[in-house]
Amino acid sequence: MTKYNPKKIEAKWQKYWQTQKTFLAKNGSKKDKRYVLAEFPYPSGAGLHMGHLRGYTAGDVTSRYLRMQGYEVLYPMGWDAFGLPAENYAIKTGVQPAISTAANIKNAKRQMQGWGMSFDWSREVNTTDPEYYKWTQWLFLQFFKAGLAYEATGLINWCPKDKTGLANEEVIDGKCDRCGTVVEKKNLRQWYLKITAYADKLLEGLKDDLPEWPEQVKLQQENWIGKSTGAEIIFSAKIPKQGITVFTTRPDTIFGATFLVVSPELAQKWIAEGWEASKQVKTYIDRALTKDEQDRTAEKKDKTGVDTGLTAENPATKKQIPIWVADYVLGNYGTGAIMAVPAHDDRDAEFASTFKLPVVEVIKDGVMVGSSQKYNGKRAEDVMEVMAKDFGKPKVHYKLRDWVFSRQRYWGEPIPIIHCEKCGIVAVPDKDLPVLLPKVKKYEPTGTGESPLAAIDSWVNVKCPTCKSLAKRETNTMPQWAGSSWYYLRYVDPKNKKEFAAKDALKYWLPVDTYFGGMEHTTLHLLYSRFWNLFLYDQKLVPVKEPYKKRVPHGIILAHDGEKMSKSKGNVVNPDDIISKHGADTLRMYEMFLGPHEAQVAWSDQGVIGVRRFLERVWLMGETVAKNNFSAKSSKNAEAALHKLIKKVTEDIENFRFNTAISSFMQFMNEIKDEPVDKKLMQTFLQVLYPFAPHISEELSELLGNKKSVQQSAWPKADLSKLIESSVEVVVQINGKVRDKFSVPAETSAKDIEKQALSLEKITVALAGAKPKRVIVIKNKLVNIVI
RNA sequence: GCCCGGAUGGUGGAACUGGUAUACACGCAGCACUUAAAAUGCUGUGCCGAAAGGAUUGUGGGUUCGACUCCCGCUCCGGGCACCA
Repeated sequence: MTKYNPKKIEAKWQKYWQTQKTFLAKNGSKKDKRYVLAEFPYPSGAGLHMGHLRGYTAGDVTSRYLRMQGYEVLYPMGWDAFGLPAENYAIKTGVQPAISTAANIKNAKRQMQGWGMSFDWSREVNTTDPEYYKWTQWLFLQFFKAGLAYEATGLINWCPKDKTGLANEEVIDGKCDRCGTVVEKKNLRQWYLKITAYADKLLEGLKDDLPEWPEQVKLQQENWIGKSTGAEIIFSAKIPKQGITVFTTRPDTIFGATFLVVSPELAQKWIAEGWEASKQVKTYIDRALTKDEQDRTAEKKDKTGVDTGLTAENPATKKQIPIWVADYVLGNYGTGAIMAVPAHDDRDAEFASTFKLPVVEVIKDGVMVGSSQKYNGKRAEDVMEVMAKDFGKPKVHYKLRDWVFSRQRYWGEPIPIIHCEKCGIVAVPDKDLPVLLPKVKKYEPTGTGESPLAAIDSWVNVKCPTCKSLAKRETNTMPQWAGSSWYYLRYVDPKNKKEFAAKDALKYWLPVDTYFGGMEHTTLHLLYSRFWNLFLYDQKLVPVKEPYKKRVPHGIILAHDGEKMSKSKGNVVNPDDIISKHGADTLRMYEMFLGPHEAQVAWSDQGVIGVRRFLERVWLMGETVAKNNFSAKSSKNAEAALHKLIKKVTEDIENFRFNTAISSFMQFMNEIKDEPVDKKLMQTFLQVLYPFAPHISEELSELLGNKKSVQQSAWPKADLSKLIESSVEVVVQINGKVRDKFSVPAETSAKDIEKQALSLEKITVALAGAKPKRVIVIKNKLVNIVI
């Protein structure tokens, strides 16, 4: 007998898979396809962590299983390598991002191979490779040509530490998603992608096209898009002459609109247009506009505002009502102005009570009152639409904002645009793509709102592709989300030089069947890539509307103390350490065993041991069976245990319940401990174990005399006839409480079961001669006696 | 504040469409092996109780022959959104 030596056998099989090209996915295969995807990582200097492993193992189990089910399976991997850490590292050390990134990729790839991931490495992509970002730039230009990429100056989120603009989605709790610094507002020229043009399509997709997505994920995207249906209503006024347009979701309350409130931003615009506001008003506006997000949040409880002295006419009551400025009205949502209905809106109520403004009730118990004859007495929800039309026009607004798509940093895809004084904004012609990211000496962000690229004259100054006169390159780069917005498309045809992917390859592989990833990307990457795909679908560049048929999110892995793993807390568990101690099969299985895939779970060093012990026992059994020369046949019990296992594991993989699959393996081992097991049964067991612990399965399968990889074999089918038991245990309850149990042949009639149950000694004693009120018998299961 | 999700032994967690609560694992205790320890194997292990027995799935109610599971109220925890009109 030899010792279970994971280090040795894992290296052996990893090499075998590589040289045998076991996991190569064929384009144009005659088989049915399955496209399994796990979010590709940012290759950081610290290496990959336990969280990465969780998603990749889930994808790996699924992929290996599906291959055995006879599918052509694509399970690819790559690198989302543009981003700030590499650049910040360059600032600190002077090492070029391209160089540190390459080193990090090498390390991450080493880790993944050590985990025994069945990726098709021939399709590896890297977002920082010019051959890749050439197409990121090309796709950007498709947005530009369709009018969906535009340049504008406006107030954007600005991270003062990273010195770059941020998209709305990247601001979490008023802080920068990357570094946690409080975000400021800055007025800057930026590139935007018009994701708002796809707000409705993104919503419709959630409703109609993604039945296999978790409700939670869909809901989160839905809330982020934030559709509100209502009306825009004009209140006529002397100042401003054009009147004031407000957006409301409750046009039915217009008779209760006793004043208007406008945002400081809008009021400032009026001043710019010639309104002579009082000193008090100007001071308030100035103060409000310089407050950062945090101040505004902090002051949320106490409403502030100031009377403009202006009035407007309520189109329903025809009364002149005052106009106030207050920062609880947002400049960037709706029209920047609201009609305040203090009787039916909490915020307006609070404002009205603070400033002693009139309150008029117009709905009582859902019925219209105090409005005009036409509406009074009717139910509010019934007149909503009519009133929207009577006083304004129906209108829809979204919380979703256009995607700020430019970053003032170095390590990203250059935006392929040229600014020409004569021709304006010109796209770089396809033949000049990619616009290569030049090497620079200094990576420091300028902080002025320009990227470090702006300092390289030789790169910035170009000829206009249209008129050939002197022009300048766009110096902003794309955000880190650009490359990942379409990477799943590139995997299907990663080496194509003529197009981002060939049509037939797209048609064969798309959509992604199962997409594993973190919950934290729901309103970032996951939303962005749906947007790109919907757009490309409209452009007839991709064959499917939605890119990901099924989304399987996983929870994060916490440290043993229940805290998030972080360097500063010193509670990080490095997968490399676990591998060198226990091997990949143990680590993989333990990660799957930790708990439900979507749940947050805490790592436990001691828990790993349980899986290691299990694999030691598998090893011992495998070796024993392999070296057993006389041919003992497996017992009936062992056969039954095996087929129960096949059934359970198959169901669990299909439903991503990996944790219960692992426990059923352990249960199986306990059940067959003292049973004779033959080679055939052992081999079938190894096939079922293979997706989870592929190395040990391959090694033992070879010991049993098999020449081919387990991956080549077909997934075993559960023989249900082996599971039928000849006798069953029946539970006897009195008033729902278990009192006794007895055994009967399966399928014994209800009458007989009842008779037997009532004659049990414990039962007759408990009944003490009393007649049962009622007896409920469930065949093959239980008897409940009601007294 | 609003919207989701959750609460089961010392710990991580099982429990199919309502039908034996605590599978599997960790930990712990005892035993075997060992000069000893580790490793391994075996046995036991939710709680109270010596036992018979009793109460028990955050909490209070309800439906039911029967509730971890369904319904209503409350408490706590996690996640998302947050003055979005």
